[in-house]
Amino acid sequence: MSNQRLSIGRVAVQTGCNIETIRFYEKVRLLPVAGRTTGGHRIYTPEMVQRLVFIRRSRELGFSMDEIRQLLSIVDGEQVSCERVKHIADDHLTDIRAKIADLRKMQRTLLALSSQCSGDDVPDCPIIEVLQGAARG
Amino acid sequence: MSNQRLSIGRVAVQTGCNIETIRFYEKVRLLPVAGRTTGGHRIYTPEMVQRLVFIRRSRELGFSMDEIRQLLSIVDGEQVSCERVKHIADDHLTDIRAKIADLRKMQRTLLALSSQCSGDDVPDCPIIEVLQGAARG
DNA sequence: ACTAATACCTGTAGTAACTACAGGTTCAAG
DNA sequence: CTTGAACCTGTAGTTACTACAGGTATTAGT
Repeated sequence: MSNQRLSIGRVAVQTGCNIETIRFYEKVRLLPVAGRTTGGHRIYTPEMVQRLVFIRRSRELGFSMDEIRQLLSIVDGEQVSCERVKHIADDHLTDIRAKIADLRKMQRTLLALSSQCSGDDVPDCPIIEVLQGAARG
Repeated sequence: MSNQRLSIGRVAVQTGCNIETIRFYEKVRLLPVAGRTTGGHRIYTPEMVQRLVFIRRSRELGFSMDEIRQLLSIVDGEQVSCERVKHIADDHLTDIRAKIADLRKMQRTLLALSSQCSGDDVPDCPIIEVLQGAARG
């Protein structure tokens, strides 16, 4: 099945990545260097496309390029270690939880401030006052 | 009260910003160009320190530099418009909500995957399978 | 007054994960 | 065989900083 040869443009459409991103992933070695036509255009096999899908899905789950590199090295290895994969995923979940907590804290503070703010075109604004150093609410 | 003159190092300690960040804010015009000693060292007035605190608090609430610039221009204007401030804050709240929603979606998916993953040192890993394109579970 | 340590200066480059060109070449269709 | 779309490389821009390198100013102590 590997004899299908796709141009970068078709791969971009198939995967939903854009062309620059595909070239970028090659440059930073998330993707192997693609084959070429005699004229120098990249050609992709279905395996490459699958690898790109893997990268894209991982990004959608918020994995960093570095984490993806680790996941790919596991996939590329002799055998997949569920243990190591789970470890990366669980670390990432911890990060996500921390980010959500930070955002919720911001959200609570801002909601409190915004609710105190009349929104009229008046000079005194509780939001500004807090930012300028008044006691926290 | 403006005759206190602080070095950048003292300002950094007082505000919890680091020195490079303070210089960076000057460079990108969030802070006005600071006064100088004859030797060229920056000197800060309490007003400058307050402005820096404003910036730092805004950053802690997740406002972008661009949003902070808008907030500062309101503060610097003839009169503070509560309406405009509330608008910026409410837009920012919308962003925060969207980010939280994205993160929660990632979290749900990853939790589902991770719970299916034994974590043993076995070759088959449901996380990898999903990333590689298997049907979602 | 002199010295040494510390603080400060400018300017550049690096981070993450792309995106957006500019200026040129190749491919595919008619 | 021509034209237009697709592709190529390489560089610079984005956000919000941080981390130097290599040099100068200030301050504390004697």
